[in-house]
Order: sequence, then C-alpha cells, then structure tokens
Amino acid sequence: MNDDEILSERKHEILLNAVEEYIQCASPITSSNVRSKGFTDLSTATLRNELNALEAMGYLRQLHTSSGRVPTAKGYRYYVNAIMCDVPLEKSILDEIHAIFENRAVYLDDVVNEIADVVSKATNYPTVVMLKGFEKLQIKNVKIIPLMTGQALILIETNSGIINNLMPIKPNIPNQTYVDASNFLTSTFENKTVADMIKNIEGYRVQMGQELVEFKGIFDTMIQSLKSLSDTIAQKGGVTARGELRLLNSPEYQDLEKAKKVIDVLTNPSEIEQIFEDDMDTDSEVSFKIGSEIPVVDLQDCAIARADYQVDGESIASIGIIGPQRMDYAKIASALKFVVGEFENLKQLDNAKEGDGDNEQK
Amino acid sequence: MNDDEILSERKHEILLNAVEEYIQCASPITSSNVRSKGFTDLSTATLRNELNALEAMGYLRQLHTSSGRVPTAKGYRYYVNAIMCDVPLEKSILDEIHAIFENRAVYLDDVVNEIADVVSKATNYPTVVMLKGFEKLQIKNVKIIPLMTGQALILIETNSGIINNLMPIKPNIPNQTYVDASNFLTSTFENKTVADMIKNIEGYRVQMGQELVEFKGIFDTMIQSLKSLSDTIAQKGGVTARGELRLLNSPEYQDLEKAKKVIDVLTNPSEIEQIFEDDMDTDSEVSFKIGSEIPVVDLQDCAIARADYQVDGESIASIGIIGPQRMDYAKIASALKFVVGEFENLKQLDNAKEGDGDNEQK
DNA sequence: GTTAGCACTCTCTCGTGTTGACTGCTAAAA
DNA sequence: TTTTAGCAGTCAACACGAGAGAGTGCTAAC
Repeated sequence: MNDDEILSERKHEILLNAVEEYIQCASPITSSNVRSKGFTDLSTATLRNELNALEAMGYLRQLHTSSGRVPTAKGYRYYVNAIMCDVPLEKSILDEIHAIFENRAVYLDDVVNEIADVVSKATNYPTVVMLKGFEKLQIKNVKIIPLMTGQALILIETNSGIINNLMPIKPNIPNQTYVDASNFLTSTFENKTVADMIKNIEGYRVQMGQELVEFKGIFDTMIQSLKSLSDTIAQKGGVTARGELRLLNSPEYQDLEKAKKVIDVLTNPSEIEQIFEDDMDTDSEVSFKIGSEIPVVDLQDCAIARADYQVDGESIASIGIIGPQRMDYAKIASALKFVVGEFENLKQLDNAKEGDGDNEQK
Repeated sequence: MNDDEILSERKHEILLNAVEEYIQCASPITSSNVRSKGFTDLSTATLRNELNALEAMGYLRQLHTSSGRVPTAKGYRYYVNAIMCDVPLEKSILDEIHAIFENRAVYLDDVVNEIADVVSKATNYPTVVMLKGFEKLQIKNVKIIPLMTGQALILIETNSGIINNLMPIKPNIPNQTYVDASNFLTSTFENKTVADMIKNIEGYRVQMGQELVEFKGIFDTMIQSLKSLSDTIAQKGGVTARGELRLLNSPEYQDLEKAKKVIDVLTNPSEIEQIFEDDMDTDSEVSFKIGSEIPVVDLQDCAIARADYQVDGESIASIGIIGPQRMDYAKIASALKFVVGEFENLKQLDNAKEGDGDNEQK
C-alpha cells in the first residue's frame, strides 16, 4: 500500500515491537517500554528520538503530550503487511472447527451459523458470515419431500452442505410423482450449479415430453421458491453475526455508547453487506481493512479481517472478524486460514468421492 | 405468597402507582412524584407518611436518607399479583409472532430460536427458550432419507414442528428399504409420542416378521441417534438465549460489570437450566420470579417471567424473559400469553386436521 | 387525619491542587 | 554524527472540599 517510505532496520524493529506490545497490553507504548522489550543496549532518550521520528512519519501518534504512543491505522497496516506468519491455534479450537466440517451433512445455513460461532469463539471477537452465492454450489442430489402441512421440503445436497427450503404444494399429487421429479432433477443437473438449474429448468419445461408434463406444476413452484430464497439471501438473509458481546471484552469498548454503535452495525444486515461490498484482493487468503479503509462510518476505529471461500474464483461465502484496530492480527489470520483450508479440503474430498455412491431414489 | 398483611385501599393505590411509575421512569419515587400522578388532593407530607409506612412494611426502600424510594422485591411481587391484566401488544409484533406459527413447517429447533428472537424483540429483554420434552410430541409422520454423505436424515413430523437429526448408515442398502422402514414407522407410531417410539421399537424388533428383519440395522442406529439427540437436549442442547444485548438498554445495566455477570449466566446452558428447574405453578399461564426467588446467585437483582407450553400437563418448552426487577411486567405477561396461545391454537388445528391427509410414501 | 414549615441528609457537580508518568529539548559525551 | 544524561514542561488521574439541590423526617398547628 504505502510503501513509498523505507524504514531503517532499527525503526522497522522498533515499530513492529511497539505495535505487538500495544496489541498485547492495550496501553500506550513508552520509550522505557520499548527499551525493556529488546532494546536494552539503547537509552530511552535514543528510543524517544526514534519514536518521535516514527510519529512524524505517521506510524504512531500520541494521545496527548507526555503520553506514550499508540499505532495509527498506517502503523497497524505496516505491521500487518510485515508480519503475516502463522501463529499456532489452540488445539481445542482447531478440533472444534474441524468437527463442524466433519459432521457437515447439515443445512447450509446451520453451517454458516456454526462457523460464525466457532470463529468468534476462537478469536474472541464478533464474527460475521455472509453467504452470497449459494447458486454457484454444485448439485449432488435433489429431493422433493412432501410434508403433511401442505408444503414440501426441497433438499438440495451440494458440495458444501444441504440447501433446504419449503414450497407450497397442491393436494392429491401421488408421492411417486415427487420421487420421479426428484430423480429427474438429480440426473439432469448433477454436478451443475443451482443457478444452472434455475435457469435451464424453464427450457426443459418447453420441450417436455409426455412423461415430464406432470412435473410442470411442481417445477414451477419449486423454481419460484428457490428464486425467492436466492433473493432473500441476496438481499439480507445470508448474513449472520455471532459473538457480538465479545466486543465488550476489549478495553477500547468499555464505553457502552461506543460499543453500541458497533454492535448496531453488526445487527444490521445491510450494513454488514457494505463491509463485503467490494471483492477481496485475490492474491492473499486473508485481507484486512483497518480504520478508514472500512466503508462504514461507525466502524472507523475498528479493523476487519476477512477471508472468502471461493469456488472457481467466485466467492461463495465471506467471513469477517470485527474488532478494535488493536486486534491480534496474527492469531486471526491463522484462524481464518484454517477455516478456509477446511473448506478447501471439503471440495477436494467431494471431487475424489464423485460417482461412488448410488443414492438415486427408487 | 406473602398476603398476610392487608393494605388499606389508599396504600394499595399508592403502591401500585409508585411501582408503575418506577417501571416507566427508572428514577426513585418521591412524594411529590406520587402526588402529581393522581393524588393531587393530598399533600406531599401525607404521602410521605404513607410512603414511610409502606417502607416499614417492606414494600419500598430508600437508597439513602433523603432519596426517593424504589420498590423492593416484595413490592414488585405485590404489584405483579395485583396487576395481571393484559396490555395490548403492538400489532406488528403480534403479526410477527403469528407468522412464525403460520410457517411452522420448519425444524423444531429453528422454531425455538425464532420464538426466542421474536419474544426478545417484542419485550426488549433477553429471552431464553428451553426445549425439555420433545419426546412427548405426537408423531404425525416419519421419514428416513439417505444422503450422499453416508448419513441419513431422520425427519419426524410432529404436532409442533419437525424434529430432524442425522444418523450414520451402511452403504448398499436400497432406497426402497428406507421408504418401507419409514412407512412402517409412520403407520405404527402415528399419533403416538416420540418416547413411545423409542421405547416400543425394541419390542417390535423382537417379534419382527420376515419383512421387518431387514429394517433391524436401520432401527438400531435410528433409536441410538434419537436417544443421543434426546440426551443432548436433556443435558444442554435444548437451551437458546437470544437478545442478550438488550439487557444493555436498561439503565440498571449500564454498568458493564453487572451486565456481564447476567450475560454470562445467559450464555451458560447449565445455569439457564437452573432457572427452569422447578415446575411452574400450573394455575397461571405466566409466572414470575423476582429477586431472591430466583435460584441463581448472579441473578438476584433480576426478575424472570416464564411461560410453559404444555402437552397433557407436561411442559414441552419453557420461555423465560430476563430483565431487571424493574421490568414491564404487564407487557411481558401479555406477550407470553400470546405466544402460548399460539401454541395452543396449533394443537387444536392439528387435532381438527387429523387424518385428512394421505401422505404415505409409495 | 392532614398539612405547613423547617432542619437535616446525602448525592451530584464543579473547581482546585497534587502526584506521577512521559515527553521534548539541550548540551555534553562517545 | 550518534547517543546519552539531565531537566523542564505537559497532561491524565485522583483526591478533596465547597455549594447546590432534591427530598426526607419531624414537629406543631389545623
């Protein structure tokens, strides 16, 4: 980003040390502070000069004369760019994340919730997950299951979880019709995307042979139902925030008014969407937005870590962690990488497994 | 409860007025305060005497000499017992609650979450819902649906929502077997409870004829899976808390430390269970626990409103609203009554509908 | 039983003074 | 040229005390 200036080796070290220290302790960095953390061969006066210079360059700032210094957004940015090495996560958290992916034959929205839960727990910050492109998931199996309430359950098994939605149905349609319709959809759209199915099913209706005509009514309502699900998700439904309360653990949010402002944003789906508005820089797995880089007014003194789960270059889901600018960037980056990694494993697993099951309904 | 003392008509009126006023304004009640709210024909000195007397009886207390008075737990209790009339809810909230019950052909745990969400929104207080006896729900239909992941979905349609759970399955079992097993279970246990099914299915296994023997493996894992679901729910899984953050709206919880203590309890399933430990007084739809009546240490200056959804005298789910002792008891009572009422409607609807659908799988 | 009047109490707020932690700067030393 | 010691200056944080204001309890009169 702003790599025009090149810091001397010593300034570099001092800055990284200072930011790291501040992330841990949350209290302004003083010259003697820096000295005791690895610069015992220099006097505090010298370090004061260096800190002063770093301040002049915009990496640090003082809250008031005679106070220690805190990193600016530019300072954090420098730190993040410099330190992107992994930090080991607690094993129990890794296991927990892993377990979610193990038992993943649950509904996609549940998966999203659980991921948000676990990531929030792992990082101790509020976490939002946004599902944006479920239509791009690969269909593995489709089932339409009539219920007793005058509705039917649409179950679409995909490579990343089950999509499920309700549709109204007409009475007096024999069950076999639903089974046949399910089998038709499965065999026709297996390994295609949900979007393909929504788009192309109309074409199939036009050229339907005698045996397909009876599905017409079912397909119509089903497509309608999937479209509305897609719309709902596109509008706001695909957003979940979890662990909002963890914000209160940060000393910078002991002030309830400040905390409420952020929490209000997290509770408002359309504002969360803004966070994920633009595409991610595809060259890194995890990206950070710090301070004014965030396109939401009330989050100007926050930082957001983000990772996307991508299929064929398009992101299906985005995970975001919101915290103060003084957040544990290293730990968060490693947690996010791990989650995205689990997603990737999943995909490969599915490709490997492909075609070994005979699950067609009879 | 403590109805030993009988208050004079005037004291009664003053007390109710005072509590109501305090619930609205959250600032200690003064003598002139009471005077302006309907006692203009009395002097503040007289009212001071009355307030003094009410304090001596334990209904009110002063935070310090020369401050106004606030209700004690005993004062709130008196108020709650006296005023149990309904307060109209906002129509939009009624509609929202109603909508949940309309579209209820969703999974039971989702219903629980949504109810907690809506009640919390309606009352503006944190709300917990505890599902305790799903085994007592009436079975309407059972479906076992094999998935591609080596698992099968158990879908049990009941009179109050769908229970769904996963079970592992063995490969190479034809789909028809699952269909047959589903049909067998549905026809055998329709209108029985889930508990009945779990208990009696073993008996059926013993006297299984030739045609049932093939289901043996399926039933075994299914019962195991349902039992573990039942255990999970019994232990802690059936508890959801929603809207914890709304606690921060109350002036008594502006102090973060205080708020965190309560929120910690709400985040801890086993502590929530304690709240619902003892059975409800069956004579009223809504019951309140105030202050020391609550069996949880950290909630001693809270109040909890509770309603149960009962089937055949046994409660299936409990809803609890947690707030400061100064909560809007009337509004909360009416919200809870409405929710429970919707549950009851549901039951009647189901009984009326019984037997009109032909949803057996072919 | 009710009321006016008055003294009393306690919180809340605001201003003041003090302390302690850092810094910036300057001048000498390396 | 870089580093360092020393010192004056700055500011947050805390404690203290005075004054105002709100509300009470009590007493004596109605």
